[in-house]
Amino acid sequence: MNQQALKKYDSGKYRTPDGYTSDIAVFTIHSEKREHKPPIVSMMLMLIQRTEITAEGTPNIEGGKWALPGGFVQPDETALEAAHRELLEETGVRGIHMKHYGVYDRPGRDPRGWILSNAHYAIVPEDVLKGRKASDDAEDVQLFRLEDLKSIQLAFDHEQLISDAIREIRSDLLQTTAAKNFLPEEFTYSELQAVLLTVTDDPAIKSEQSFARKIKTLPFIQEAEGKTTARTSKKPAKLYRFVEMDIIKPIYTARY
Amino acid sequence: MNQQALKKYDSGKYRTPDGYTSDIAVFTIHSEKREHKPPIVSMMLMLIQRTEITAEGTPNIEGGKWALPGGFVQPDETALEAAHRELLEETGVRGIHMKHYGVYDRPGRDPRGWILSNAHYAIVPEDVLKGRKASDDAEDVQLFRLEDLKSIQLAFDHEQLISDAIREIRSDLLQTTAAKNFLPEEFTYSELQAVLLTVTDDPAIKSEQSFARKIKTLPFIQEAEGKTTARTSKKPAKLYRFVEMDIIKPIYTARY
DNA sequence: AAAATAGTGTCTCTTAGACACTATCGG
DNA sequence: CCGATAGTGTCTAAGAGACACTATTTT
Repeated sequence: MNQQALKKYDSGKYRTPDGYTSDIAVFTIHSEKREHKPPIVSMMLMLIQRTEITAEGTPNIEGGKWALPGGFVQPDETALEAAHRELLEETGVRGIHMKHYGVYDRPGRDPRGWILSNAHYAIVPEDVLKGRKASDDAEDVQLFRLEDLKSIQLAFDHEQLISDAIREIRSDLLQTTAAKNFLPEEFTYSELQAVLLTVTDDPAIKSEQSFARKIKTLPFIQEAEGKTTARTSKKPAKLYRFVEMDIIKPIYTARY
Repeated sequence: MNQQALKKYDSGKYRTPDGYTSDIAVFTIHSEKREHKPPIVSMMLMLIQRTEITAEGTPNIEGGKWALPGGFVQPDETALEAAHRELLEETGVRGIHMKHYGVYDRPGRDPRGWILSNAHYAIVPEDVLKGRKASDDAEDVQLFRLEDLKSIQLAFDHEQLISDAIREIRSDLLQTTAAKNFLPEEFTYSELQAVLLTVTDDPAIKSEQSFARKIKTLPFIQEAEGKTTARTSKKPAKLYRFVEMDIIKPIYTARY
């Protein structure tokens, strides 16, 4: 009976979109080491510069402008799968944290027609971006400090996508255990603290001593018993791990 | 130059989706009054039952099963706008809280083809659903208590959409000021408490005295000076209002 | 010894949350 | 005056966050 219904379904009854795409905001944390000073830690976003000319030799849409990497979703995959595939194609990176954060479908957002975009953000440790390469459609691939994004020309509505991505990652870093994706499996309290300080200046997180104490009481962080590292200081430091759990901290019970 | 690029763009280069739809999980809170006892307050979800036969007299896809209201997005609107329009068409409700929470695009999720769905949830006060009516495609419209959803036949992948919606609204009620959409402009602490208790059993929220005290210290809630109501009890109770602001409460600084 | 990060001792102030109590009003 | 909801008084234990201090290692 569903079979009959199926035959009768007329897909021409409604206009259909001209394209279904996935875009990806790839974030990484860059740590700039300095002699005799603490490193400068900042969050960076990867962008690609669109070529002026396509592979076929014709002028490219929004050529020369910077954009989030992305591309068309294929009928046999989800937008999230497409995002993973495209990130792999664009940068050679696989198996990293990826999260959908928005749909962009405002009529007229893309001059090529009715084109829908699913926006994702990805978090990659800094070193995996070392081996990145420009692809066919990209003139150049580059990391930008978030503060520097204001001064560059962005394609389509990517200014909007990027500002939404930044808001989303900020909130996720502070309200979920997403920070683990910026860190090695086992990390010191100061490494976690450095990640969080890229998105907040909360005094409780800023104070070394408070944070060193607090980390031991958090139910979603576990001490790696007996293990230490000296990679962040001369004195060996304890290592911690994230424990998988989801956390809802009601705003109605917290302190202000 | 972008003009030339535009002409050259071949939209047939990629396969395009067969449909772009919006679905809406409409939640309301039902308060069942009882003689000499506190009311039973529970969260309800509105579903429609799909007709067995379409308007054209042919068997309907997934006929007889229950589903979220929704429909096709038109090229001149966003999915969010479509969700508002469809809710208005289905139920006569307008201007209410609506939030996108997910994209459903798994290949094969809809037997009619490559059909994408944007899922939204909406929050409506109970009384506006009074005037609801079944539309062309719907046999019946009904509110279900969340616990009762397990026992009914759901169309397409709506079981997934619904369980995601419940998780999303639960988290939003506790971590944002979304609860205001279930309440009148000005409300008593016990009314807010009743809403929150539909999604949590946190002792700090459950205890009347704790909650009555806590509400006065929350920066996003303001006392309506001098105003009281007797609608919830014999003794007149103070009224409160939500103040617009966005709140990020880091999990790293909270108490456990 | 100096420099740098890791981490603890201890104090003060605030808050959570429990328990007992009072307040207001309708029936 | 009973019952129901609203709201306060008061206590205790726990935590936040600040400051001063100690610990471990490299140069």
